[in-house]
Amino acid sequence: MANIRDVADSAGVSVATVSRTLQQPERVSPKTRNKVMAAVQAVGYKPNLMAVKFRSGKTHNLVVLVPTVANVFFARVISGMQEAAAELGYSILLANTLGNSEIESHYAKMVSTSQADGLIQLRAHNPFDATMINDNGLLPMVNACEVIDDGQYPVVSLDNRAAAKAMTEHLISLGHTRIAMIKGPNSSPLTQERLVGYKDALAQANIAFDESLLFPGDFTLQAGYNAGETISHLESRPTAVFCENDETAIGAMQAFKQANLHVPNDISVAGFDDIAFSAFVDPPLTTIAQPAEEFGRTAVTLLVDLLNGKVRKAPKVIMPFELIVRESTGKALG
Amino acid sequence: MANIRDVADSAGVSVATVSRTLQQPERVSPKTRNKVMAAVQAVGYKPNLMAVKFRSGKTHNLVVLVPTVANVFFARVISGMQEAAAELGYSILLANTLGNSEIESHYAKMVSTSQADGLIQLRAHNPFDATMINDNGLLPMVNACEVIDDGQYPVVSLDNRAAAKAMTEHLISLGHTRIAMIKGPNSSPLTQERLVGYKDALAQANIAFDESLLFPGDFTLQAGYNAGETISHLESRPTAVFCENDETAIGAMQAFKQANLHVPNDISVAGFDDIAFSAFVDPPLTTIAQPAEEFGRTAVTLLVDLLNGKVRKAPKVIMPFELIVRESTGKALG
DNA sequence: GCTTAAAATGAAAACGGTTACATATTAATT
DNA sequence: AATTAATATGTAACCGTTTTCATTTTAAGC
Repeated sequence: MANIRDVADSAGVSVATVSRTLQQPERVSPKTRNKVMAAVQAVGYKPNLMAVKFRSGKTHNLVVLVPTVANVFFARVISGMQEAAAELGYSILLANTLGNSEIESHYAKMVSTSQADGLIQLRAHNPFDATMINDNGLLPMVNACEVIDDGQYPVVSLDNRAAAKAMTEHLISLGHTRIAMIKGPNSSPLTQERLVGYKDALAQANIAFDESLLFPGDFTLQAGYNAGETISHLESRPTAVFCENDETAIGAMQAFKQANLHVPNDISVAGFDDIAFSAFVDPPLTTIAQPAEEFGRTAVTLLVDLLNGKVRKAPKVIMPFELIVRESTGKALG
Repeated sequence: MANIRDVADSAGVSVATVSRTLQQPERVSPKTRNKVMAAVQAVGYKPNLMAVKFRSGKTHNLVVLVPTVANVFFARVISGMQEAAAELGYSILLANTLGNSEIESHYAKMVSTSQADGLIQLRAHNPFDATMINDNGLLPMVNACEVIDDGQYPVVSLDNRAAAKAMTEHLISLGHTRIAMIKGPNSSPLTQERLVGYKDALAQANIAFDESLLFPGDFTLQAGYNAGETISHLESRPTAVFCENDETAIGAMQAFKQANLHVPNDISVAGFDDIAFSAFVDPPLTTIAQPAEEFGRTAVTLLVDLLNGKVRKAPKVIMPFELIVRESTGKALG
């Protein structure tokens, strides 16, 4: 494999000149620039980027920790990240952690071991153990989507409370008063925030909060189905169900159908995230849309600013949401 | 940031001894081993892996090119890869290419620029341009799932032809003779192979192949919906539709429902991949299951063997499939 | 206890670039 | 044409490891 010295010899210049030609072409005369470029071609030179990154101390790699890439919402966030990263000259190293803390720390350590410059988390766990903390006691990290906001790190998040409130208000405006909620995992801050928003809307409409209308879930289709089955057989059935994500809602709808309940006539169903499937289920799902790609772009931009010292205090960016009304929610007929 | 020299000084040994203690502990006496370990703790040493990888020439990184991580099938493949990679001491660098050839080559170049040891493709494009080819004219690469089998590279794939034949036979056994097919993108080898399998089954049953029953698609929900709409309004409607993936099938089913066609009474629908959603749509989808995680594990194992020179000729691994019969396919009533 | 082989350690040269600094070349100014 | 400033290039140190080779220490054999 040809190295920079081979190029220098072939071009009849010093290695420094070759390096400069490649890194800062304007600092080299057009004549030698051409000579060097020709030599690069001639010897088939490809820089050893491992050496470059090692020497320069900048890897231009960003680690992204995502609980599961199979989540369609996350996939959109990742696309946005990749777009922004490419523009800024960074590569994304995507870690599909599956909630496995071994995988998480394996990838997170890439920062403390100089393999990546910074880290973005699309999850709520925190903080990392000491082995991955920088000298200054902090990690160059941005938290996105799921946020434990301890004020230490920049965050980009949705106003989950307001969004959940908006959805609940929508259901209330349709005449529903018994509104069930199928939750996400309790460990998720999202779940807590959305629950508060749900309660906000109830309180505002003077509807008493009923603990028995809360059902556990974990963001999967199966969990939605299970909760839906339970709800179907309730003696005093709610007339609407607000699910904390679309997968859960789709699972629940399936359970309702199998119990011969019509959505939305017998029961309204609302989701959260607006994944692609939601427009193609029967009936199409009412949900909350989040600007997923923009989440990703913003997180990357924030992290790069942080790395360049262009950020004073850990900023907090709140992304907008949108209520998408489709056909899974309708007037309360009970 | 403490480096290996700091550790050496603190332990009162040479840097060589520190390096050996960390890399091959058995080559160092227990006494000094303890001294060194203590020093590592004392100074808070974390090896600069960029330097390690640069010097050793082995990155232990594997690049994985995936068209879109949002595809649930790919997500499962990736999980399997990560599992196998972790066991073998490798990291996966996941590239969500979105079919964008700039992103593709950006990540593929990580191999020729010494940032990764090898490459796995979950797509069909090939070959890469000369700038990323090794000295020996080949790239340390494994093709998985979608395969252009030119015999140069190891492949791990499904017998798509046999699987498509099996599904078509299933439909024929239910009495269907007018079976439509909603295809994937023509550029995909998968599509060609599955089409052949479909024709195989028709020929075997002495059913004439009818070109007009082929509908274009691109593996998305929307494409399935569009094709489904077209099919709904056909004067001479087929009684069954075989879709080349589950997303397409789910999109098509939605179109059928909106046209007041009952699945499977009016029209049977079959998919391919067995994604999680398929069990939770109405009706649950008949499909072909692939051992996705095993795909990933196999691809990684194959690549690592290749890197270690443990592989003679480019091997070809065919994974098994399974026909999953659910409720979206039924007897032909036409 | 002496010789010899084996094991442990250290000194220093890589690995392939970047970059500070010194020097040579060219252009600008008078 | 001489002086000075600006630009272009070269020399060599350096980044943090690994690894070869030489040297020292320990263990083994008699």
